[in-house]
Amino acid sequence: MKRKVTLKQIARELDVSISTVSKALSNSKEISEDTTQKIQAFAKLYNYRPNNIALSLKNRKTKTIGILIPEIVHHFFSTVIRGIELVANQRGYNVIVGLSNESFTKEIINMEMLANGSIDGFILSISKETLLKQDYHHFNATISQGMPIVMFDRVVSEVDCDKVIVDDFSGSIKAVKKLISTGCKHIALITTMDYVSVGKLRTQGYLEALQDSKITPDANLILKVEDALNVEGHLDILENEIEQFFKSNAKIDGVFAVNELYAVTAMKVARKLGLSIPEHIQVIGFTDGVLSKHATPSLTTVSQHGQKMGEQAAHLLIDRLELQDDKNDDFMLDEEPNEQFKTIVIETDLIERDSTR
Amino acid sequence: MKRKVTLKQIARELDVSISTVSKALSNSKEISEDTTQKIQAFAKLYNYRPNNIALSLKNRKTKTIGILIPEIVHHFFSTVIRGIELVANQRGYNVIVGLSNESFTKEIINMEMLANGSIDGFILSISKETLLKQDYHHFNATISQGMPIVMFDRVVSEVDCDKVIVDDFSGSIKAVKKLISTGCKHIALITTMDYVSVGKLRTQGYLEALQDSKITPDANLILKVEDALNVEGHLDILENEIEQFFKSNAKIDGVFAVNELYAVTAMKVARKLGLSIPEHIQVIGFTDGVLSKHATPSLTTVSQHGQKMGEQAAHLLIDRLELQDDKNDDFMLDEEPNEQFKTIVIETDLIERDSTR
DNA sequence: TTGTAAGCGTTATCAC
DNA sequence: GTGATAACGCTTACAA
Repeated sequence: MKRKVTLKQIARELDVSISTVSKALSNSKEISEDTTQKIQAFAKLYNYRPNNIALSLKNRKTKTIGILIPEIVHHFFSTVIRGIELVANQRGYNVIVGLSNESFTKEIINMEMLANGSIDGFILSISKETLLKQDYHHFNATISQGMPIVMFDRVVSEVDCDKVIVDDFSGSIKAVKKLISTGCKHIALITTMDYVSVGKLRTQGYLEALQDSKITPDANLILKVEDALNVEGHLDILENEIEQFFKSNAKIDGVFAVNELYAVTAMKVARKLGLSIPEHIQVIGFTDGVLSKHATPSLTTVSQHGQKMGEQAAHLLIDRLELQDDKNDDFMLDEEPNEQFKTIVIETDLIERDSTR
Repeated sequence: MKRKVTLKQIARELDVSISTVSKALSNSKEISEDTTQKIQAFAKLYNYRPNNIALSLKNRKTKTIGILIPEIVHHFFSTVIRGIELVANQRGYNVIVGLSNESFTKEIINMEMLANGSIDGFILSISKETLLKQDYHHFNATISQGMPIVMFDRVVSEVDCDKVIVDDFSGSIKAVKKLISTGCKHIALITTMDYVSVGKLRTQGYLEALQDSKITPDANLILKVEDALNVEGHLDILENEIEQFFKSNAKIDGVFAVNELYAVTAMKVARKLGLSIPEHIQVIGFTDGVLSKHATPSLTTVSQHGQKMGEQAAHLLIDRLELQDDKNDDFMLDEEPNEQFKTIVIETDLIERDSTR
């Protein structure tokens, strides 16, 4: 087992100074052709690679991005990570992942763990508990320490930073209008509680689309599901809730669900009740994941383009990081005049499959 | 924007030496009650946190684990990550993620990027291309540099390290025996090409189960799919292949597929051909993911317990890392006598749902 | 009880 | 051309 070789060792071995080695390896023209050759050969032979940690300490930057998401076993989030990782690597960055598991406390712990030098900036999506508490001090604290944050999907206006969001509002409008145009008269909405920002926006889109088409929204046609994904048997609960909902609203002929799972479950329940899709009921979901593609019938969905969101978020963050560098090279005003934070909106697409006509 | 405060700054501010501050903060009894109080109060006020990078450099360990997987948008792998992250955090470690995207080159690049000081050890699953090339020098090189590796799921005997695998062989036996016991006479196998180790093992399990029950395997009943997941339209190709397969083997009354996707697709094709499940054909898949749970009918599967695999892998790696520490404290033999590498086998469970009788 | 100094692996500045 | 030195932030013998 040969330990990693360092400049020091090379220097000792070749009987030159550490700085000579360092310079030779970076092809400095200060060093003679001869020694450079010798040193580079030796370094290659022993497979020398500069130690990242030492570089990070020296440069006060780690070239790594911290990702903090509520959950990883989730098609959308893993898609976003893929996007982030892709451009991060392209631009010479690594990616370190923390999971909040939808918990406020774990979110804070994770942020503190990473903010102490391990990373240069965050890309994150807020946990549900945090959204519910509406306590965002940890984000603002991190930012005011000079660590940039880019938020995606679950964002919040109380924090001033770059953001990447999906156009939930108009995505929902597209979906509902599709249902209307194919003849649905009584369109139900299956959504989450309001504190999840995206749920709220998708609900608003639903309402807007109805009103646009002169259809009066009916509160009975809206089912707000209290999601408790971690609870054992939540699936059965969801199924029962939707079944009751369908039974007490026999006229429903279209369903717009704010996520895949709700949509697929709605189809399952409908089938159980002897209603066929798309003949009796048409269904559209939000989020284009594995379920949508492979459900029976395959599900028409609003695609969120998670990978693209991740890519954009990574570019946003890295751009800001490298911009910071430039500023430090020049003179550094203590008062930042007016920081311009961007919000990128990713357009959604309606992917038509077999659950609609 | 207040920059992160360092020991140096505290020292200057309080007019003591850096080491006094360091000791006071670690509650060393060398320092007087008084100064300790003063320093701790100040540190708290300015929210001092030691810089991870500096610590890493000093301790020559980063307390972070590198995960290297072929793909993240994949239920099984994200489940494993969740397990790793869980115990890593419990034991004070962070997790950095690299994606090989099933590519040999990206696997190597990623390993080199991380092995230069950024992490203390790897947990990884081998990319398909690497498996195909059978070139494992990068793993062995990393290990011989003193960086431990734990492999999971896609492992290989050519590399000497800790491993966590699923009992593919007996999992498959369970599945096929279930089919036999519920009356299937002509059980088909849908599998991958042999170079993917798990595909091979699952195939062997299938054969074993048949022979155990005195059924002569029929080569015509085995479909080896060349997976090209990245190719546009691979789904249609898969569907066609399976359709042809079914058409030319009309007597098939049971299907064992080595993954979810193949199983679900088989069900889809069967339905298309007017065969009902489980009446005409029973289906069992491997890997218990989202698809299995929500398919119609819901799919009977062999559960891989990805999260558990992740947890075990993390324990294995961290145990070894901390064991290394102890050895360094004592005297250090250059010749490790006979390193004992463990292979943990995770048992599978057959989860019975509606695609079998 | 407190401070000095070395060291972790690098790079950059400045002398020689 | 080459080398000594300081610095990044921290811990820890060892002095004082």
